[in-house]
Amino acid sequence: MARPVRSLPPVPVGAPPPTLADVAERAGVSRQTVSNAVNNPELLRPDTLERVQHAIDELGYTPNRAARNLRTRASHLIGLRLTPVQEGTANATVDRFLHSLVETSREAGYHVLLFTADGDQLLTGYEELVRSTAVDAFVVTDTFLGNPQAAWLEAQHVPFVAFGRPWDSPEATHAWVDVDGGTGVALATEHLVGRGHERIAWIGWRKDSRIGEDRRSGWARVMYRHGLRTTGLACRVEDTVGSGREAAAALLDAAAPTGFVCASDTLAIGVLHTLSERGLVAGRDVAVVGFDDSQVAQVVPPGLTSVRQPLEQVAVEIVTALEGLLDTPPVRRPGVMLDPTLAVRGSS
Amino acid sequence: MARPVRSLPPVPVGAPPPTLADVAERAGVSRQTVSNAVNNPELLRPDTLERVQHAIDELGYTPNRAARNLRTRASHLIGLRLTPVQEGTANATVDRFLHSLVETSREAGYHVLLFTADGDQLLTGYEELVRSTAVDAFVVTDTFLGNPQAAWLEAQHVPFVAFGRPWDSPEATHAWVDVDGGTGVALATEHLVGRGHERIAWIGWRKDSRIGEDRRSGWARVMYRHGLRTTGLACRVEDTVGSGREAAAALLDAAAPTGFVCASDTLAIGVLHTLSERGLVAGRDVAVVGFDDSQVAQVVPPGLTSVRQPLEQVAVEIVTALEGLLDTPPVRRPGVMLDPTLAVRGSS
DNA sequence: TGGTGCGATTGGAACGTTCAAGGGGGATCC
DNA sequence: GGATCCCCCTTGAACGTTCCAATCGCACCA
Repeated sequence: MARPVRSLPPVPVGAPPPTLADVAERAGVSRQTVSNAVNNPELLRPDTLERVQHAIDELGYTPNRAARNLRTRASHLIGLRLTPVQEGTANATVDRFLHSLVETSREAGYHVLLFTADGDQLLTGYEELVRSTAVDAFVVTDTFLGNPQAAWLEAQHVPFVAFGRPWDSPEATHAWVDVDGGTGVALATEHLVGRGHERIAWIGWRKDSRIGEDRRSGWARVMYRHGLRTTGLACRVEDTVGSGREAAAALLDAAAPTGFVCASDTLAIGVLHTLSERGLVAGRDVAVVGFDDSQVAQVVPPGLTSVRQPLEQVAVEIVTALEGLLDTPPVRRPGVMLDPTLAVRGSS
Repeated sequence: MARPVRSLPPVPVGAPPPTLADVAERAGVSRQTVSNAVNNPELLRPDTLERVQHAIDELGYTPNRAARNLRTRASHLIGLRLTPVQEGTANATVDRFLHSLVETSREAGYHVLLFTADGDQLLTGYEELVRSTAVDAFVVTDTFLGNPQAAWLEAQHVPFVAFGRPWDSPEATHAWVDVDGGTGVALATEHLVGRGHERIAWIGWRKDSRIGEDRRSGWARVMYRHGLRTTGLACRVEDTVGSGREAAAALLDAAAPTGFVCASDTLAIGVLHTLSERGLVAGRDVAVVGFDDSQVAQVVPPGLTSVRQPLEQVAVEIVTALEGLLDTPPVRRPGVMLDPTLAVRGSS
């Protein structure tokens, strides 16, 4: 049963808020007993506990975080670096992930602190926060760059969990959670094969993107399994709408694919552009599948089929790993891999 | 000149981080002098300052936030409640605003703390954070509901700045920043008039939405100014893609408008759906303008013209107001109203 | 009756910082 | 030469909590 909403606090305006000592005096016990009532109620005799609880409610007492943080050397905050916004793309994972993370963190007794840091200041930004005990740990999201931060944080013994596996350093031992993009794309490709498509093209990212290559492997695997041709049906470009548009045009001219599987919704939108330019209708003449299930995919006519990452579950796993990390002694968890799903819409 | 990236901290793993006292001893001064070196350098003699700075750099000292917060009764954190995600809409202001806010706050020495709270727990969520000195102030974003929170926070003397004017309580004296939606829509309508359109339809929100009615007034004003008919050209619906689609279909049948101005990108996308269903081409046969300049507007073919809120500037104004509020004595600012711009794309 | 053990509670100290007040020393003035 | 001032720096205390060791009260047992 949830505690009812606390009645109006009896604290007069401007007066200092009540402290442990105030509650202790009112309840006729010591400071420490009040502290125990809040943090380890099972240590108190039931009648004492009730007396203290009563005093707490009467005074409207709330523990002072700063004092608690100072004494316990913890902030109960999780740091998350906000990566720069990219306008003109369809990337929408941040928003959904952020909500899930904040929600899950709250249930674990943590809040999320946002910060920004770029270029030279990148690592300094992390360092400053952890050194000043502003945060207990970090969630690192942009591991696709070859995670220099992850390696550095690990070397500095800064607690963190990565969203994204350590692509370039299989020897890394830090905690991470990731989504199996290859499986997601395989799901998408199977979906198109199931609809009778045989010439299915892949539009992905540059070859040095590990994530891009991983997703591509899902397409290649399924094509191979069904004995379908892949040569001339794949290309790798920048992650922009324009690149997707051009790639689609080139592929249509060269190989006349009837379906496109893309490494991102941004690229898939590019394909839609080309289709509408040529008077082709997505979902009727040509099938298109994107990746990330962004808002764009959800609303663009006729609806873009897209691979959806289980971000809510990712957040749960990340927070679980964080809790383990911050336990004493720390509980190290291996990496966690989750499977995406396919959101089917009109474009296929 | 930016300080160079600090060299590897000399703190051995597991050792407690250096404190003011450590720095003081090394520099041969007192604790307070080190504190002054950090917070009020102008109080020190130049040579002393340099000596202390040197010791700080050598030890890799970073002030402990918890201790500072405890002593100064401030957290240097700004609380922001994350409003629930709405899937299937094109609302994208949160993301852009969040980035701007975090960035601007950082420059002012603040970090942003995210939290969630719903229903019964809504006010309790705010209260708990401020009572426990977890945050110094709040940014309140969802004032469109008739801001019960704003009134409550003001009554509680909790420092906050609202993004959104106090629609229902003109007597409110709290700080706020808002964007003039009516002017934005007027801009959009003028744009269509300038392109020769005469039958311009409005698709807005339900009449009880103050924001919706404000935006609508911009359309009505411009239509009236140019002596254009408005009867039969307006409708009010829910903010969903489906509603926009149906509204557009009904309006096309009844009044054959050649242009649509919408209260949101979500509704405008709905219009695009109807157009493509009827074989009409947006931007050629019918012009469409949305509101919010979301990612969707930016990438959907052929590009959706949209009213763009100056969120970066909003963040700056909000942080400025917050700084004033947290000054001693507090500096109260009146409300600030900003003008949006129009991002013109292929749909018009 | 006095020792033992155990659960419940207490009091002092500490976390690292800043505030408020005080002190040393040189320059200036009478 | 001493009073006065000001600049620069130091000292002790305080912020509100939790850790740690100690104490109290009580039941149990010899």
